[in-house]
Amino acid sequence: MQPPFHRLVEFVPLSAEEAEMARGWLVDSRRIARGKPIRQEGEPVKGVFFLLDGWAGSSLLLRDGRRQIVKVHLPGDMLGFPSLALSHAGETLEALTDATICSFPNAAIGRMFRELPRLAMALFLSTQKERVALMQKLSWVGATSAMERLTAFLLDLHHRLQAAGLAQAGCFDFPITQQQLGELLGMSTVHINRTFKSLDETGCISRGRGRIEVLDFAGLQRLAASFPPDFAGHDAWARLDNSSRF
Amino acid sequence: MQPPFHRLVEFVPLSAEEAEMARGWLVDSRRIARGKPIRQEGEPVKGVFFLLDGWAGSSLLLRDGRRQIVKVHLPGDMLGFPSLALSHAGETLEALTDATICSFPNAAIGRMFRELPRLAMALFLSTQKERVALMQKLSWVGATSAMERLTAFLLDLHHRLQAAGLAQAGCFDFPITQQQLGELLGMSTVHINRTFKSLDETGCISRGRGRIEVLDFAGLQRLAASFPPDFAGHDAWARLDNSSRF
DNA sequence: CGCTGGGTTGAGGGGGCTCAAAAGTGGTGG
DNA sequence: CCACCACTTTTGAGCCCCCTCAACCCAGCG
Repeated sequence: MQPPFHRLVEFVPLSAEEAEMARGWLVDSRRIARGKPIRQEGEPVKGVFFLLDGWAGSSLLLRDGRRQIVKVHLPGDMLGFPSLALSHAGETLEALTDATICSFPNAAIGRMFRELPRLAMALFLSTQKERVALMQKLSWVGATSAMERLTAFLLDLHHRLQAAGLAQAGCFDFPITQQQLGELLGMSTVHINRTFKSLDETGCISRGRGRIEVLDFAGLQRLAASFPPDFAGHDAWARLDNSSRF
Repeated sequence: MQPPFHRLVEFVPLSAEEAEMARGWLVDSRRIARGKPIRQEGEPVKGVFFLLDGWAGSSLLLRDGRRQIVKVHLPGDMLGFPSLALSHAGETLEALTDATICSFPNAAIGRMFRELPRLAMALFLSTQKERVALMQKLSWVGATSAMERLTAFLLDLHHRLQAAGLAQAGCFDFPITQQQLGELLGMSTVHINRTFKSLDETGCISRGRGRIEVLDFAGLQRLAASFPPDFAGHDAWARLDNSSRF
């Protein structure tokens, strides 16, 4: 299988040497069972992770045990970058399905910045894009209703799954529980269920045993409150690479 | 006045050459009046900004006009980095008070990655820390009550103001309106007001014409739901710089 | 077949919203 | 110095979205 580099080459086309290097990272991968932690909040930060297969989630814990899932990660995503600036992880990484990851030690990041600036820049831009996505998520949770949140999430998810080649004709696996969905969107399990049911009844989507099919994209988009999120940035490197003076 | 580089040198001590370079960026600064936009959502991304003085906010707009303020920026913060991966800005930057900024064109970023990898790394880590802060904010908005959100925000704000040298003995300027606070924390103006009043009545803080004084830190912390956010990462560069093999 | 995790549904209550208006506050010009 | 204005803060009343608690159902599995 082709390793899922679509997130990495999005901004900077990889040279032969860089591609070689990137493939070298994947040598030792690790399987994680569904529900098992990859790295817990508070553990020392020894590196970051690359999700090769399966879904993962990053989450924060509150004092009283409530939990906020911050992001659902799909194959090709990098996990754990935010904690790179911390000595001990600020987020819990957890496999939402059986998953395959490989690790990427701290020192490799430093070395990349010194020796492969183009690749470092690609990674940098990729994490900035994550930040935009996170900002959008915050705006869903902070300023929209349950139905708007759910539809916005489904549209975004479909978009990302498609980019990873994991959705065909609006149809994709949906392996997370409604409880997890609640923790992700900041609502109770019960209300997730009701909202999901009522969305189902609009005819815009159809649900069935761990899969979802989008039947009416335009309808979904009308239900969501946020703009279509995409000001694509594929020319980012070109804009940043021109050698004008400081 | 010493330029506010505290956010930059947090991870990587600047060499003489780098410090020189950094000072060079500040040559042409621009004043922005309170309430005026620095860059609107959708405008072409020509660079990022460095906030020298005053408060700024970054926000997202929804279709129906609702707005989510994603972050309040203080002197020393970098603005607009998330949009660097996009051709057109995904966030609106706006002066919350009269502010002074200076600009930092795209090409300068590219050049920094090629020629000053240590500085690039410092910036990279700094933006990752922003991401952690954003994740924490999401967890406030998604999983906590109005009172918890407000107190968590005030504690975080005080922490950051202190780092910038803008708070003494728990006392600091607080120049934003309750409407803006509502858009920031995902609640209505009216409910911000009631919550603020009731917080005032606990005796933990005291408010007065654009200033706030924290009277009881322990009490505030008890009211907030999140852990003290800090796994400081000042040794980040050391962890990333050691020259072990890939 | 019983057990367990997840999905579904009902009833009731409360936190936060909307609408509306009054009471500061500061800025501006006469 | 005062009158007026726009903006902000404060307060009240009513209601609704979403939460909690509590069943019940369903499918998969040992």
